[in-house]
Amino acid sequence: MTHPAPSRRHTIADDLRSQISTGRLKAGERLPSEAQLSARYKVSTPTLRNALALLQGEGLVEKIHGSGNFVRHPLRRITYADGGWMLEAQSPTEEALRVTVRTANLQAHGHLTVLLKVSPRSPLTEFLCLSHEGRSPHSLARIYVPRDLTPADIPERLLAARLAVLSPPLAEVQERVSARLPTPDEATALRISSTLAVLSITRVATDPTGRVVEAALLVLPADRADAVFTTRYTTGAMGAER
Amino acid sequence: MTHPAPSRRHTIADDLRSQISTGRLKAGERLPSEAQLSARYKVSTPTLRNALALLQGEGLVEKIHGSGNFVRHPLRRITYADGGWMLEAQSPTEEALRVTVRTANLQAHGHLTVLLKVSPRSPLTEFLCLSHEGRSPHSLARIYVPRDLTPADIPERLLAARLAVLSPPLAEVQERVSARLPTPDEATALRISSTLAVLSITRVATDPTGRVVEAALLVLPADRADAVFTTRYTTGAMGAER
DNA sequence: GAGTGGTCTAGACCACGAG
DNA sequence: TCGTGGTCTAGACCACTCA
Repeated sequence: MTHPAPSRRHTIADDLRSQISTGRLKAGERLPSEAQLSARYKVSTPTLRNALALLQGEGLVEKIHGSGNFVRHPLRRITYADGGWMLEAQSPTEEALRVTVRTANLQAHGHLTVLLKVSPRSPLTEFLCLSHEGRSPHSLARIYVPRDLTPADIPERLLAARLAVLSPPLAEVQERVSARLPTPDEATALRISSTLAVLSITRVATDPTGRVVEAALLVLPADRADAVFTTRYTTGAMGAER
Repeated sequence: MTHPAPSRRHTIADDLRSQISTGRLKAGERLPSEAQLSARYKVSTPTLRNALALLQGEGLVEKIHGSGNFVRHPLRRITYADGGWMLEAQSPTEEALRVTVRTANLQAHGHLTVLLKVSPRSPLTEFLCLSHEGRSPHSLARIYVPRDLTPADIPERLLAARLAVLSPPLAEVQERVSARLPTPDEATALRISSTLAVLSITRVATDPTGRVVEAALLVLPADRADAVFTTRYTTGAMGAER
């Protein structure tokens, strides 16, 4: 056992964590101020803040500058599956996903030219989608479509059920998943700490002619998100469909 | 622009980052000690360490306790695709993936009973795989198979080419991807900081009778890993294969 | 044992949020 | 304005690595 050292911050984090899980601290409740906590645990401010940082990383606590540390509401996990969202164990009081879409026209550049396999400066439409579940931000999506494929109006329920199911039949969808720290913009948009990782999904859809009809850059807070991919093998031994 | 504040640690991190990207600091090279750096930048130790923490999070710097901070070798990205590993842009001096496998017998409990859909205490075989690329740890896998399905000897190249392709034809493979902080054990095994997120992939394979024949828990350092999933739509409009 | 990073202290001062 | 968190300082002491 290489237990590196039950450092003080871990001891404190463990204590607070158990207070949260046993309900002594309830969801939405404000913790005592950092000054009070550091007094109670007899540690210095930085140490106490490190303890809280651990809990933030686990998604148990949300810091709000100027007003305090709060116990987060039990996180309904987001599941990204097969191109759409699912909310886990939908509660009876199912809160709708509000989606804000901002549309913009721009020209392909940099990364986008590669993803969409278009030449630089070719016209694209960007859909910038921010979805909320109740009050809390939920996910962020930037969807790029070649201008000439852009329907006159799809917006609104782009994310609601399933992402941008576009006109031409699709031949292939590739999803690349990685984890990284959010950019400052993403962190503020999703209201997460910039030290909490995000799941980043890059989704590229190709039509039967090989043309890329859509590239979507999705960002989900790591503490709330899963992505699920299912492969079914239909034909005989080992005949993979993907 | 909501530039929160070009705090000192960011200024320092920016400076070091540019020294790395311009080659003034070369891969593998040791940085000056933290004491020297904090003197050079005229900041206190914690501040300097915070700056280094940023670079660690970006995978640019590796700390080794007791010996220093090192510029990481340009990270060959690991791609997990369709149940196997791929190394990106294999260099001519392709370093083999060494895989260490440790086999153990145990009884199902907790999470495993759910994943494998077996009853508690039913016998399982565990393969604990740690793969290295050259000297540096690369990925960690825990693979669980019902005892009666365990081949007498598969080990060794379990991960090498493709994960555990087992005897019975598979009907379905489900992969659940999420990001989280590593457990202390994982952090030391992968030699990453415990503040650097990992991609966690849970892979469940089912045979045509609906029996779960394998559950694999994979852990990959987020700064080096991607997971790619491709869906091909073979039949007419929208007929998804997954 | 010399040198390195790891953790912590006990403050100071600034920036934000709400009344 | 006042209380909150955000950042930083200038040390101290411990733990690890390597010669």
